Amino acid sequence: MKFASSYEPNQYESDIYAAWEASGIFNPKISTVPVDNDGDGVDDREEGDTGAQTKPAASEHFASPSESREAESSRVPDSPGRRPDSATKLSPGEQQTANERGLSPDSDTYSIVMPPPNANGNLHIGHGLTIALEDSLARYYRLKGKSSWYIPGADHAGFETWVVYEKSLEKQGHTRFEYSRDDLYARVWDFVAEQRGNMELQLRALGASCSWNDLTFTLDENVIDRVYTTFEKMWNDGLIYRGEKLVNFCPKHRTAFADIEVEHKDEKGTLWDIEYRLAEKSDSTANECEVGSIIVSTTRPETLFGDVAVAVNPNDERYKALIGQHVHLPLTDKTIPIIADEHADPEYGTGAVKITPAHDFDDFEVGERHGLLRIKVIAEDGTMINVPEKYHGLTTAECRKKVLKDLKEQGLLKGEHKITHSVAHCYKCDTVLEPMLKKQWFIDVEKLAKVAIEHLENNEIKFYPENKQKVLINYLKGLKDWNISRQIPWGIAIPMFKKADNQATDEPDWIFDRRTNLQEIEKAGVKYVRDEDTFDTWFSSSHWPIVCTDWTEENFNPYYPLNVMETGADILFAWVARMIMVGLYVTGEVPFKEVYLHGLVLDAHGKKMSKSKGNVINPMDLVAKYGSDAFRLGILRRRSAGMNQAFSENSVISGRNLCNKLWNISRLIQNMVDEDESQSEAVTSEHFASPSESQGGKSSRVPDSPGRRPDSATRLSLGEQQTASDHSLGLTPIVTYTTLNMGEDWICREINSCLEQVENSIRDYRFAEAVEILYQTIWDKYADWFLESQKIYQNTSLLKQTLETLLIALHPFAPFVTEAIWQNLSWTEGFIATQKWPSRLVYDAITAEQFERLITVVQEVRGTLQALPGTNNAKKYGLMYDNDGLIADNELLIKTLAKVPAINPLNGSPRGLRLALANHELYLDVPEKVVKEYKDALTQRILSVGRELDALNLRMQNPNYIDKAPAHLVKETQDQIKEKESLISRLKTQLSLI
RNA sequence: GGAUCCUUAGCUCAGUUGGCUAGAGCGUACGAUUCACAUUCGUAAGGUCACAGGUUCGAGCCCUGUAGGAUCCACCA
Repeated sequence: MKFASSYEPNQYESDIYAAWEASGIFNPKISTVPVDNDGDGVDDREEGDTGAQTKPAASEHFASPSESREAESSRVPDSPGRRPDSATKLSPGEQQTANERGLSPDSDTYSIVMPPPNANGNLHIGHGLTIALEDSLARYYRLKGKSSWYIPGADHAGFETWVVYEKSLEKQGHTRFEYSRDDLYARVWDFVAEQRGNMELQLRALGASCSWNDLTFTLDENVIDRVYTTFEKMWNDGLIYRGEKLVNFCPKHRTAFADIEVEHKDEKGTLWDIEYRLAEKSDSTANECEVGSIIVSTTRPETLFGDVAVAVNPNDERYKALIGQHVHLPLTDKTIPIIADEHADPEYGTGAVKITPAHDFDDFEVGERHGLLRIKVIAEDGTMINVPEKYHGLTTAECRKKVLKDLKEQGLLKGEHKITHSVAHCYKCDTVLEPMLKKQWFIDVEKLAKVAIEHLENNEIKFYPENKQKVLINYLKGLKDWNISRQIPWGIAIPMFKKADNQATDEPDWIFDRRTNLQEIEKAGVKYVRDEDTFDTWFSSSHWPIVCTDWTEENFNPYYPLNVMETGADILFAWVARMIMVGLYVTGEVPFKEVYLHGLVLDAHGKKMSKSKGNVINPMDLVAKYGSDAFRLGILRRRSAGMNQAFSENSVISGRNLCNKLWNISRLIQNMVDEDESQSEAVTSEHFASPSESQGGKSSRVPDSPGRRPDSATRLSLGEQQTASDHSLGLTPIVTYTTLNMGEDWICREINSCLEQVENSIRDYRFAEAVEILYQTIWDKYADWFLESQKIYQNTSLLKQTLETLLIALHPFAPFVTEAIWQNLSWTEGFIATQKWPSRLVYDAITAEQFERLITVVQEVRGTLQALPGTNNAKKYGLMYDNDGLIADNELLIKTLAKVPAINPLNGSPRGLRLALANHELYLDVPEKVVKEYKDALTQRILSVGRELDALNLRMQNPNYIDKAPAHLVKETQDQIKEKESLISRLKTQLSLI
């Protein structure tokens, strides 16, 4: 037997993934550029070109830097977007053409890009969620017949990787300062190449159906090219400027950050009061302010050497007279002015604040307003400069101690207050960031943000969750200029060159040039030296949809804009905002039509996962333990867009159980099919369903045999556009039913409803709901009722068709187990991954409804039996019915499902316990003694139904309800009242019998 | 200081423009056991939908306020 008694994911997953990958089914079926094979000037894709393959093979991505740089020139002549190795990767027979799959460009494409995981890292739980979400979409739309393109990526992760590399350098006793920038770049490249690969294997283990040949590495030549092109355009458009501004600077990593990368933390600190003595006696007319000094409040006494003024609020009566006077800067021989500025808050500290424009963001702005000097007193290594000899070279911490001590000795330290304030930290090493005056490249974001806001307000991008649209617009409205310079060697070099010193020419100081492989270039006889800095990785990442889809200026690209951008809600600003700005700037179009943001995956108690807490869950451990599908199902359940939500192993276990259930369902059906076939062969020589015919409509070919519905052959699927509701709108059912097989119509109805809900849920990105409805349909409906009923009367053709339908519907979420089953079933063909999304099934609505009633009867029998005193004997009781065709016709079914020993017509007057709920004349053959003991339960029930009835009557007594509520609801209420009334009367009759 | 979100069963969460008796999984209790599955089957208990008002024929859902929690942005000399 092919099916073992339980599903063991480890036995199947890697083989299945390898088979998928080898067959090329994850490649898109429509090319990104027009293909003109026969030279007639017409796009030939519809004529049967293979049309895939737009990128270099994955192995090319990690050519050494020198190789790839040399290769650059030879790459230019290639036609844009189309790589030279196209079509050679595939053997012709394997690839279905666009035409064969009935595709037309653009509307039949589906594109989604992977937020690139760190190339040399491991996947964490967030990646697990990302892949589960994205791959479900990619697979669903593939089944829906779209040319689905899930584009994988790998991130050079500039700063992250750099930190790891620098640590390893330190371990070997080296520092970055021993090497040139280009050396370091090459070294990190090798380091990454060595470490690389894990991440991609893990993506495969998670089942990501991405097109591996199209993997984009963030340092690929086409990425760098595109980034340079954008930068050049921005430079020419005047959007790039070099400015000396304060930036957040990590003294340990010696690099600047963008505002968004800074981590603010509330910390306890000290606010010191320091006396600055007036330089000259104040004018005698201002007697009231006849003070000899002004006391400033500061948390950073060591920066006082950089002070250029003391500011007070212009409305602060205490200091009004001092404005314009000068004070001695303590510990120096300088004097500085007292100025008036709104920045000084009279309520805070002493109301007087020292102004240090080179080391504080607010002070920088005050300095701008008043035209003050910027005196830099802290160097990039975090030591003091431009200070009196005794402080020179000290670290900021040492200097602070010494300054405080000296101030105290001079009697200038007037107070100390403990305060809480927020301090900027490096998000990687936690070092306190130093505001540092640096010359950097900035992007003037105003215009970019404005365009982005316009398109957002025009609702060109749909957000899930919705509110993020507003949040993003709000952010863009207050966006400050973007510092894109980083002092990290591992990244894309900034293509700007500075005129070498001592060259008095009219040439501009800075020029743009792509030749960043050179340290020095010459242009018009002038020497230029390359800027050592690299781009902020978010600047290159903001091109992601453009570079992944191979968008070009020249050709229409059916994959751009992307259908959806799926990523973490935490990088809405850092990434999504920037992709929109850059996308619009480069292509004129928004880069994606929809954005789905997922929240953080928290631990089982709703706490953030962190190494220090030790509550980190590794997705690969769960995959190894329970299987990839179990992990995916588990992480998708009970999760909605944008929310940080808890996750626990339990939900994965639940997913594993579903996989096993489905496996055993398939095992049972395969057994039934095998049995049926061996019987059939005895009766007829016809052999049904040759493999090539088996796709679609295979239910029609099963020969009749005793016990099977004679009409099974007519149960064909409807066309895709027809739904159950069309059916109820007057489509005549093809099938005439017999009550023996009512479960069949019922399950068809339930599956149709399931399909519809899954489709709607995926359309609205309600993944958890899609999984939930599948779970319930497969388990609670298909297995518990339909399959149980099929143990009595089998319709193998319907069993096959319904099983296939459910397998395909679950496939986007649980790709491996569904494929494993598909491969094991005797009658299926091809990969489930490339099947067609199932059509609706035809059923008879009346029969389906009758089966629903049978379920109610069975449930009531079971419930009543359990509630009876002495339950251990309960199974002995039989069931009696009076004058009831439904029960009579389904005796065997009810007997089996309800586990009662016998079902008989009631002879003579009613006796035993009457069942009330199902509105059938049904009696449990219970001795009078037991019935009496049950009396209390019955009384309770009458009371509770009575309460429900009262509530309904109250509603009907309200004339406003009848006037204003929709008619169908009023009628519904009336029907319910009737129903409750009759139920109560039945219950009362029952009670009176006792 | 600004913004956004959350508060529903013991736990974790659903609940789509307001409309049947507010649902699920896990957990709990009780029961089942010849065969597709103990990764099983059946039955049940468990909710003042944070609180207070308002709108409405009707509110978990809409509005106002309060309390508690989370996240982000800005600021904190």
